[in-house]
Order: sequence, then C-alpha cells, then structure tokens
Amino acid sequence: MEKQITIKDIANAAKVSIATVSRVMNMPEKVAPETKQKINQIMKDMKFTPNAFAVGLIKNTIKTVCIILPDINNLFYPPLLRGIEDRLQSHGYNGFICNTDKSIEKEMFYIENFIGKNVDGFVFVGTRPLGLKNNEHLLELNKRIPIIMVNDDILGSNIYSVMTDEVNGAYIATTHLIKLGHKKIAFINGNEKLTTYEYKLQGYKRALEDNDISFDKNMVICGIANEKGGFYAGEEILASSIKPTAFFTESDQIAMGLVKSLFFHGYHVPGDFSVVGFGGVPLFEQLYPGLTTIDQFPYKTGEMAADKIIKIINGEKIQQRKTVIEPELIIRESCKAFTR
Amino acid sequence: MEKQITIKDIANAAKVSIATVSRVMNMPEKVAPETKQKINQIMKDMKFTPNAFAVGLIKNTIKTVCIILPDINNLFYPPLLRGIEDRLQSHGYNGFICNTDKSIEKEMFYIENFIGKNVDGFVFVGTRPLGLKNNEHLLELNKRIPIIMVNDDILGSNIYSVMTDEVNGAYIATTHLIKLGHKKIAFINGNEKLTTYEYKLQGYKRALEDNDISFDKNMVICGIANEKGGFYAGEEILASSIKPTAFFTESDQIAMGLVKSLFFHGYHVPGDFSVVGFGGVPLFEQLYPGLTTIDQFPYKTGEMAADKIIKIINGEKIQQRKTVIEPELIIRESCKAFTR
DNA sequence: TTGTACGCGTTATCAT
DNA sequence: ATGATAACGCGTACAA
Repeated sequence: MEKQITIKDIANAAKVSIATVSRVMNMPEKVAPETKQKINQIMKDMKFTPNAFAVGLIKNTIKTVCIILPDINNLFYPPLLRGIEDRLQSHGYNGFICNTDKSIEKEMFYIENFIGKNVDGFVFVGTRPLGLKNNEHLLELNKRIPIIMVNDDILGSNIYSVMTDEVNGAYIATTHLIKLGHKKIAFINGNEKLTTYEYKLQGYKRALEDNDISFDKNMVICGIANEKGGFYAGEEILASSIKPTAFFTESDQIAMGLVKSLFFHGYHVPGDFSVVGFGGVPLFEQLYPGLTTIDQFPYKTGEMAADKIIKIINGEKIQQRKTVIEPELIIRESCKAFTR
Repeated sequence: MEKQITIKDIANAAKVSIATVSRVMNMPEKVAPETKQKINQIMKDMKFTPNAFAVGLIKNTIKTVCIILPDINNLFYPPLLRGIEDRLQSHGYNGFICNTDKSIEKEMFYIENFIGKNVDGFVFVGTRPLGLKNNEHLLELNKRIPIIMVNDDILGSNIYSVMTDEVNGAYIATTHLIKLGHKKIAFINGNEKLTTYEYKLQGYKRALEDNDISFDKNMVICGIANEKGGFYAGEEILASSIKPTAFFTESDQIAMGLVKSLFFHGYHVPGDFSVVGFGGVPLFEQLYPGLTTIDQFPYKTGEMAADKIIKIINGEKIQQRKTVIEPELIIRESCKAFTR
C-alpha cells in the first residue's frame, strides 16, 4: 500500500544519523535527553514502526511461538489457549494457532512451515498418538528449536512438558462415585490409541481395584470423544444389558451427549444415573444438571506452559522437565448417592 | 540453538554461486536440470530453509494475517476460526489469533504490535461497540493495510466485510415462534452497546409488528451474553410477573443457561417453554433438548472471510464490499406449538 | 546458463 | 553524545 517509513526518514527529519535513531529505541540511556525527546516525537508523528524483518534478521527472533493442537472445537482448548496467549502476551510474545485434526502429516507440515517462518518455539497441545514413530520427529525438532508438550509427555525424552495427572484424575472421579455407593460404573472413553485414554482407563481400573470392585470390560465403552460420541454411547448402553448406575466420562463434552441420551429416554440425572465428567470446562457449570467433573485447570495449564516455553527460549534454568498439575474434583449437581 | 544453514553453505557445497541457488527456489525454469537436481538434493540433505526475515525484508510479506476477536471462549468462534485457518492455509497463509475481551485498548495494542510484525492483513471478528470513536482507528488502519470485518460492518466506510444478516435471522427466529402460536415471546439479549444486539432487537421487533403483536419492553431482558447470563435471565423472568411462553435468545450459549434455569425450576422444554437460540454452534445439537436455532454458518463465514482478505491482499478485484450470509432456521427439539 | 554486486531496514562496532 | 559503516541472509538486475 503506502511506502514504509524507515529509520532513515526519521533520521532525516530529525537531522541526526540513523545510529542515533536506533539508539533511542535500543539504548535510550546513551542519548541526550533533548535529542531523545525530539526523535521520539518525530517517530510518533510519522507513525514509525521498525521493520520486524530487519530486526529479526539481526536479532534472529521475532518473539513468536507456534501452538499446535488437535482441534480448537474441542471445548477444553479455548480456555487453555487463552492461558497461553495471555501469558505469551505479557512476555511480549505472540502465538500462531494450528489445528492438526490429530494428523501427523498436518503436524509435520506445520512444523516445516513455521521453522521457515523462524518461530522461536513450539507448543504441542493435547494428547498424542501412541507409538514412537508418531513422535520421533518431535525428538528431532527438540534438538533444533525449543519445544514443550502440554497434556502429554514423552517419557525418557528430554522434552519439557506440562500436564495433568490424568491417572489420578480418573482415580478421583471413579472413587467419588464409589464413595457415593455406586458399584456398577460405566466408563465412556475415546476409541483411538491416544495416551490420554490409556491414563484414564488406568485410573478408573485402579480405583475399582482399590475398592474391591471387579473390572468388567463391558462397562467400558469406546467411541468418538465428543458430544456426539457421548450421545451414541448412551444409546448403546441403554439398549444393552449393561446396567450401570453411574458414568465416568473421558471428557466433559462426552458427558453432555450422554446426559442428553439419558434424558431422552426419560431418565433423570442424577436421579437415575450419576455422571462425572473430565476437564473442567467452565461452560458445563450451566449444563442441566451442573456437571460434576475433574478440573484440569485448563487456563492455568496454558499459563504454565507459556511461562515454561519462554524460559526455555530465554535459556533459563528449568527445575523440572515435567510439570505435573494435580486435578481436583468439582462437585456440582450430576451425582447422587446410590442406595438400594 | 544451532547455526543456521544459509544459501551460501548450499552454494559452496554445490560449487555454484548463491545466485543459482536462489534461482532454483524462485525461477527454477531458468536453471539447468542437472544443476537444479543437484542443488535441490543438497538443500534437502542439509535441511535448508530460507530465512524468512531475509525473504520478508525483500518481498515485504510473510504471508501472515492477524485475526482479532473478542474471546475464543465464545463458542461461536472456534468453528469460525477453523474456517478462516483452513482457508488461509490453502492459500499458504497463517493466522495469529488475538483476544481483546472487547477492549478497544487491547485491540489497538495488538494492531500496533502486528503492524510491527509486518502482517499482511487484519481480520476483525465479531460485533463491535457502537460509536464512531471506537472504530475510527479501523478507518485509519484500512488506509495502511488490508483489513476485513467479520460479523460486523461499518456503514459508509470502504472497509470490506462478511456478515450474517442478523436482523433477518432474528426475524426468522421470532416468526418461527409466532407461527407455532406463541404470542408472549421473551427476548434475552446482551446488555452492551454492540451492533449485534441492536440488529437482533430490530428483527425481533419487526417480526412482532408484522404479526400484530405489540412490543412489550418488559419482554426484553438484557444481561451478560453467555451461558451464565442466560441462567440469570431465566431466574429473573421466573421470579417476575412476566409470563412468556417462549424465548428467543441472542446466542446459543445464552439459550443453554436459560434452559438450565427452566429445568431447574421444574419446567420442561419444550413442554412448558419453547426456546430458539442464535448462532448454529454444532455442540448444541447435543443439548437436551436439541436446540432449535438460527444457523449463521460460522465455519463457512470464516472461509469466506479468509478468501476475501486474501483477494484484497493480492489486489484482486472484489465484487461487493459487504458479503451478506443469509442465516437459516435449524429446527430441532426445543420448540413446540402453543395451544390454549 | 551462471556469477557479481547491490539493496532491503536495522543493529552494533568502531571512530570521532 | 553522535556518526559512519559493516554485518544479517536473500533476491535480482546486470554482466559475462
């Protein structure tokens, strides 16, 4: 559009050299107050903003991070992304957001793309497919550029991470139901080979075990991990001979669909069935009934991830490779004691 | 971290000049096939990626757009953002996402910030505060850099836009309820001075008028435009002497909270009250009951916005300044005929 | 077909 | 306290 205003234009207007103009921006203490004053004024008047490419060429940073996640439509991510963004912002950084739909190809494409754009680091958000071959490229990348994983972790690697203790979260959820007197607790899980599903299953099993309830694999329904999957899971269970009295779902979003299915068939929650979700998405406080769930503190998770990647970028010492966030039970209205 | 591979390294390795290397990337037809072959191989082997800053300095573009929106936690935005991103991607562009929380100060800060980062354009998503003084800076910006507005429009300006016909959307929603026999229709709106609230109120009023139902301002509740606001609005109405038989809400998210309030007090939807939302957020198909709503086609809106800003950036001719998307009624389960 | 050399806007080093 | 100038990595006009 318009010709860009350069440091040269400012220098001419101020009758000084470009070096002085540069100095008022980078080492303002080394320039005389009046000169500084004058130059600052002129920069404002002419709406000067330094060319980021030129600066980047020299400083080799553009204060930008690339955030890679499965899909922003998953309700867990918006608050998490806000946490990241707000925090990056306060450090003077910005973030690109990239949706991969869990496709490793897309992920690799984005990585190439953004290495080309000289980002300062990568944040990988969300659970990852199991298997080394899906994660090898991250190990490679980690040698070139600062990266961090959020809500997943590659054991035995030296990749930094911030994640919820999901095993414990699932344990707490299941235990809550058991303490309420439920013994027949169905678990609605996702059906892909993702670490998060493994963790939650572990926690669920362990809670049963610790309470001498035998694990029944028919009680585990694996489907699509969203509200539709939750609905279908409900339909499937109600049509089957499985008769749980309570449900633990892998995500809040699944819980929503499940609850719909239950109501749809004339049941009441928590009157007939208790439901515990997982995530802590603020929205579901306003579900009917208010969803009892495991809070993963998505916003806080994002903040911690942002702080950590910035530290890594700045070469600061990090205490622990893996930061664990302990989840907490939020009791709302979707559970009831089972008495019979 | 590691030393960057430059075009010079490639040139040395291939025993050619840097000009030739540059040419294989930018004018490959002007270099001999064998030379090209060899250089390409070496570039791959050495994992060469051109320095974006250097390229940007010359071409003065980094194929990046800045997307400014109120808050990604508003459920209407994730699908819209996906539409934008997917489309930008296919044009070789990437997008920054910035949440302003409707603060003009934050917005201006981001604008400065990203002008400094040399983005190629801005996409302003979401309704804007009324009043020229809140939008003057966009008129200024529009002279410097390509910009587009999504779901708002500044009349009389030459800023491009893509937006739903919200007046008509509200008209359709209200008319739907009227046709079902409802005469006492409450409208739950947002309480700020934003264009979108004005538009929807207009459509609501017009529908009443066209059906000889007199407008009762007590039937309009203005509150916070999210699920909590919806819940409070429900509480407020149920505690009052206003006795509507149906609700039209400014957003799907409001509808969710409203429905909760209604159930909470022992009412049934649509048995006792009919509810129509606004937006078309896919999630609410799995609300109980499935939410009848006005589809604004958020994903498609995003796609169209992305296509348009790219055209503007490329200097292509645009047919119409303002692209209007006609909303459609999605009938699900939250409405019922009123007979009495 | 290929190479030389200049310029993009800024920072930083060395003089002054 | 300020100025001149060499880098930063790449693209391209011009020369060969």
